[in-house]
Amino acid sequence: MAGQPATPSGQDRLLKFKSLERGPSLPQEIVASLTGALLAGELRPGDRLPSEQALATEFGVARTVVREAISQLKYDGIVQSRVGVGAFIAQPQERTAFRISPACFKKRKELLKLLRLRNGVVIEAAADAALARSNRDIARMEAILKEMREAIGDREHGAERHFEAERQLIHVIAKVADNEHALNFVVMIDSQIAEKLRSVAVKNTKATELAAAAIEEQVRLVEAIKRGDPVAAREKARKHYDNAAQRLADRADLADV
Amino acid sequence: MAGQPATPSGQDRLLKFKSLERGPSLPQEIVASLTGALLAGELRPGDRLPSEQALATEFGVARTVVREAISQLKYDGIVQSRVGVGAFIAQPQERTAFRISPACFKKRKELLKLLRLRNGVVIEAAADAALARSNRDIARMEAILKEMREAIGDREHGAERHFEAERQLIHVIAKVADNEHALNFVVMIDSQIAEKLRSVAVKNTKATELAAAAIEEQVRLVEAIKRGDPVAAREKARKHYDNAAQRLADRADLADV
DNA sequence: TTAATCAGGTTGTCAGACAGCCTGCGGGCG
DNA sequence: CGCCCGCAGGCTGTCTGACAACCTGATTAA
Repeated sequence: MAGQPATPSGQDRLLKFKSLERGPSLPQEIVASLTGALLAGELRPGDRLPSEQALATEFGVARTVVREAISQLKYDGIVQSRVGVGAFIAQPQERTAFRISPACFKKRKELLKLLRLRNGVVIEAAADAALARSNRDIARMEAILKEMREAIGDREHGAERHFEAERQLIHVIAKVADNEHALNFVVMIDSQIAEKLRSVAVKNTKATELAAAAIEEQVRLVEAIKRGDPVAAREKARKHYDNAAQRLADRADLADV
Repeated sequence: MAGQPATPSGQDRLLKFKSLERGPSLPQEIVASLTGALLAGELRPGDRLPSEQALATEFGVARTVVREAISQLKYDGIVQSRVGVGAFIAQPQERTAFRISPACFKKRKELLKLLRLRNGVVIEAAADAALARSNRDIARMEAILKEMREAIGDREHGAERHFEAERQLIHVIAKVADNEHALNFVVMIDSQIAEKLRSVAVKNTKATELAAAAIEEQVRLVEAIKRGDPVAAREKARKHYDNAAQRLADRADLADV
């Protein structure tokens, strides 16, 4: 039976967690199914998972596939397993990783929350950057601002360029703040947002008057960093990034839940 | 050969990445070895990993073990694989998860950066909490403050109780701010720190005068939240958590790198 | 020279096996 | 009757071998 079609015979029977439709890899789908059950409250901390064998049968896959899925969940501290006993859903405070569920990009409210999380980090990073900036850093930031201004005139790719420049500025700020953890975090969240919402964000900046206002906000922010004024940097950063988040969330065509 | 001792015959030969000593699970060790190579710059974005077979031979394990390790790295977006081609180190902006390396708890500077990252989130959460708090929330926070005060008198477990109460307050603030992402994030970081540094932190609060000052800072924070004053909440939160981070990092017996 | 073909390597999945560990049950002993 | 020991069964962790689908690069044919 090796190499049989991965959508096996018994697939139309009722599955406990969720059916697999083929597309992404099988372990991935099982992870999604299990985390879904967790989110839905069908699986709660302390619960024991079915045995790997049972899950394999239920999902209609080989045990190795189930093991890969569970190994990913273990890596995040979502489940813990004990030899000879079984695998258990861990307590929330046992988690060792932070990751963004795709659901964040479905609802306007969720997206806003995600952006507010990111903003908290960026705002403090801006203050740190104001204390640690070098002339070279300032030059780099001003080059980014210049790129933004030039982008306004570019009718074709202007919005795209503006969008990228805004991201660049955030990354530079996090880098200047000299905090790799913050940098990693911001880059991670920002990339995910960019990937899922690039088109919306670009449409967003098409409104030139919005872009001009956004640039002005960022100019003030860079000025504060240049002055070495952490209090002002925080204030300007909060002003800009809160506005930007609001603008993006307002525009994003998401469910209003 | 099934079930043979997992430290196989050829294990004393030179390994490219790092030798396995047995202890944690084999996939875990391989993940550590690979991420170590990544950190050390021996593996860079775009590089191709050796084939699963080759890695299995090199590490002296079965291919399934290597697959589990790689599947974890794929889950984090650190590695991407293409059927028939191989597995590649992804670009940093492709990461989909944020996790804390154990190295953070080795160096004072790293720990401080981690705390500053957390603080950014907590500070903004405090402001949000000031806008969203209910009477019930306030009552909960004040109960926590009361617990802190009482803990001061407890010579035996006082420090421990104080430590837990401080964590509680952070979690409540994040919860009241009504931002699950921020809550998840803060809980994750905080639990990791608590796990690794509990003893140091407890010793830290043993100095009663420090604890009293810390409580006073947190009283002011809760008052600001109670007043519904986000600006003050931010300010008080920053004051307390920056101080707390500094105190902890100063005390923690870490390398001064 | 260019296009078709093929061989080898690689990932993804499947199947079966065994060691070591743990739990719970039942029987024997005090 | 109660307690302890031992055993059977189930579970995870690891190993082995196999095959399908796929891609790359070289060889061959037109």
